[in-house]
Amino acid sequence: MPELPEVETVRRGLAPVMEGAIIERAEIHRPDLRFPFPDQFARRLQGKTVTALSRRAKYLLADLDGDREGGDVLIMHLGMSGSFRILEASGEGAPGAFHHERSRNTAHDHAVLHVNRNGKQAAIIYNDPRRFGFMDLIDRHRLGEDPRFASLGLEPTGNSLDGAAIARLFKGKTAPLKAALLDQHLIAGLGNIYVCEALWQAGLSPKRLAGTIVKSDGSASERCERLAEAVRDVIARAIEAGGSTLRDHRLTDGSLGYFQHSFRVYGREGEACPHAGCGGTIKRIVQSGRSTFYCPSCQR
DNA sequence: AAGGGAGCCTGGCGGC
DNA sequence: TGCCGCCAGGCTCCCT
Repeated sequence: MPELPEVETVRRGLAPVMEGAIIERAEIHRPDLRFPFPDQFARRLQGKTVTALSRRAKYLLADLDGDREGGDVLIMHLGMSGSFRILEASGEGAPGAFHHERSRNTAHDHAVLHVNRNGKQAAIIYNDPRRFGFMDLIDRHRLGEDPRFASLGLEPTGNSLDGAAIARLFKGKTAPLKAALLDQHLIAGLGNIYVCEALWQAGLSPKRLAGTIVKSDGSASERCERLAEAVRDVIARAIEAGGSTLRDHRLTDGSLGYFQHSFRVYGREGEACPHAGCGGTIKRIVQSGRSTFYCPSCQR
């Protein structure tokens, strides 16, 4: 599923059952996803308490308590098709008795965390057909030096992403705006959909070279301001909507996000540009191997 | 050294 | 109906 808004939605869904919960048992059904599960994965999780569940870019981070100061962090990435669902133990019956799941594809359930929070049991199940996702376990103190996180760019949430930041990041860049916005080392968390949407909202062509929206003295142009504003707005609205649901991906409680109904260009090749009075037609092109949807008439 | 393309996987869809 | 090619929300590696 997952760009930043979807991952944030997953985090919010998992937090109530995970934060403060003890992991009574963990199981994996295969040795690897995109990468091998770390050594002793299940054993290292067993008995640990999740002290906090946070997100950085498209990564979910579960802080675990530990014998030594700090403890480990469970890193989870959903790749292209990863999802979590929560099975809560039924009130009646023996402890650990779970509601029967309606028919559903469990063939790609690759990892399960059996948790207990204040006496309430739940199973947190990770499903990932394409297995582009992964999990890892590292010492919390080493998170900052970890290559996956050390070079990660700005979060597009909050106020840090403004015109000046865009100008600083894009100055001199000869990659197209589409590629620059997808680059996790510059801004972290955007993916194919939200980049298309933000560029449309900002009225900027995905093909325009990133450096060309920066003033020659390196300061922010009006285009930088517009882009920063559009990115923040699209991401904020998508989070509010519970992310986007494509295909049959579900949120942790089985419900659907609904931001996909707000797509203005993504997946809308051949349709009229929704900008009032534009009159253009949405076009699909391929940039660095990925689909780009945009309006050639109002995105310049 | 930055930027482009291939590759990693499975599943769903449209076309023939 | 069946098969085939194409496409998919990410990221890393390798090549230029």
